Amino acid sequence: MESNATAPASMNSLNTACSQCNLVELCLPFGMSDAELNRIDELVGARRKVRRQQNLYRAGDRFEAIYAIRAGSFKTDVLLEDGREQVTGFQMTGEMLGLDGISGASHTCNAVALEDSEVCVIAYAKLEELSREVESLQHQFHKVMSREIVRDHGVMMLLGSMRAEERLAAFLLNMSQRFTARGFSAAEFHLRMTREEIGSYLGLKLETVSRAFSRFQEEGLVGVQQKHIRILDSAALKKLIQHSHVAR
Amino acid sequence: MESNATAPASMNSLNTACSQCNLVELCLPFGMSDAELNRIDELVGARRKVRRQQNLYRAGDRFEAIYAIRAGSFKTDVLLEDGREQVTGFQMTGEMLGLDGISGASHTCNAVALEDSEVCVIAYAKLEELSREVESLQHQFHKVMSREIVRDHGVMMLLGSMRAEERLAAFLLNMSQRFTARGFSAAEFHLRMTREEIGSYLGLKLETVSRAFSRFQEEGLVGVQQKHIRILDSAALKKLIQHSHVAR
DNA sequence: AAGATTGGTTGACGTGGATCAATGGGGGTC
DNA sequence: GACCCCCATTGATCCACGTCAACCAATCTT
Repeated sequence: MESNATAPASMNSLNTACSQCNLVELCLPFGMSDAELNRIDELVGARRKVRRQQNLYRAGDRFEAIYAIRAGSFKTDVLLEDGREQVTGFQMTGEMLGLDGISGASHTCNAVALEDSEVCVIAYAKLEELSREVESLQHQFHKVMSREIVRDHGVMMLLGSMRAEERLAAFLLNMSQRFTARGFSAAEFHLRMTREEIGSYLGLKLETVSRAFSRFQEEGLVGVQQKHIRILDSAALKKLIQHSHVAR
Repeated sequence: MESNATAPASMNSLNTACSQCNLVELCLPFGMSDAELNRIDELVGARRKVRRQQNLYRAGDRFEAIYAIRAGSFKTDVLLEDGREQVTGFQMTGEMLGLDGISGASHTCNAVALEDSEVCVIAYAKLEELSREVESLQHQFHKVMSREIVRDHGVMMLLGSMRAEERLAAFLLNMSQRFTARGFSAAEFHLRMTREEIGSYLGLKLETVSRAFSRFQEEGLVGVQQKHIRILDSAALKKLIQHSHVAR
């Protein structure tokens, strides 16, 4: 499975260079000089493969590193004592995982791979050290954290004041936009998560998610075939979110 | 209104020294040497008073500074085009505002004072500069951002998988805990926000919030008199959150 | 390829919280 | 101190979504 057997260690460390990675502009968007990029190559100590359904980390695990997704996708969730799960986010290539851990000594949520995946391991101590020296890295890192806060506010808006179909529409448009940013089709994509996980994320039961999908299909807004989605009328989906008749 | 008229400028800048502020351990918790604290005094350029109902900043305002609350309290909210409001948080003394702005050029939410309040203005450029030099400040700042992310996940849990009474119980316990951290009574406090604002935060209508309060009162869990709250049985409130019969 | 397991769809019905509406109480203003 | 406006409470009714349940499709297992 791995090509490591044939590759010497030095080869491997060359592979982990951010400056050589085709995800740089997702991971560390714009504004880094070549000199800065070279410094940053020290950041990623190793890569780590995580198989589908396995945890990258769990709530309670000692916090030591954050992770950049190199391939694949993940969900993060928090669990209540009585077993209730809340999915707090879905992450795809180029996105960061583990920021929750910085606040304390350990992680506060679980990160689970939705498919066989690979992450870049960024030792947190190293990141703080380097970002004291490389201004653009510091700035970039702050932006990443802040963007996560803004994203969370959007989810609160979803959960707190939107109806089931609006939530699903917002979710689909968000996924579409993120696939686009990665060079995939905006109109056609494959969801890696189950209806139940979507439901948990959107604060709905899986049956409600399924029914909303069916209604969208009936109305010609999307084509749905299991996890394969085609956006047929994104304008209508956008409208759905904005002009809600309900004044909640 | 202001005592500025009688105080020379130097007096004023002395007042803004973090090292002299009795909120240091809330704002910049533990682990700073005196030398570090002295460097940090440069951080707060000015103070700003904000009257009840007035905005500290609005969504779309150019982002330049973050704010530490010196006195009073705030809410932050995001608005949808159709007028729907989602309160994303309530902030009290020692807590930070404006972190959402770092991700872009402008703020993404509104911050409104719930009572006459005062904030310390922290120029963001200055903060980045100083935190490159003062390691403990850098670390502290990262923790503050991460803590906000963790808090947001808690709110998602609330909104996504708890029932009305559980949400209110969680809200009350959270308020109680934060009042305690500020040296106030854990059992008796005054809410600065309306039922409608609580409802928006919790994803409920104001009537539902009011009814939940009444039910708690009937059952002897809390004493409610308008905005004045007495926690009578915090153990029961905690139980309510954990052992929910509903397996959502 | 048969069987088992997991995930998705659909229907019938129940309910928690929204909506609509009326009344009451505090706190601010003049 | 009288008025007003905002806020809170409470009741009656409605409905969006949850619950329970049956069935089907896809994928995995051997």
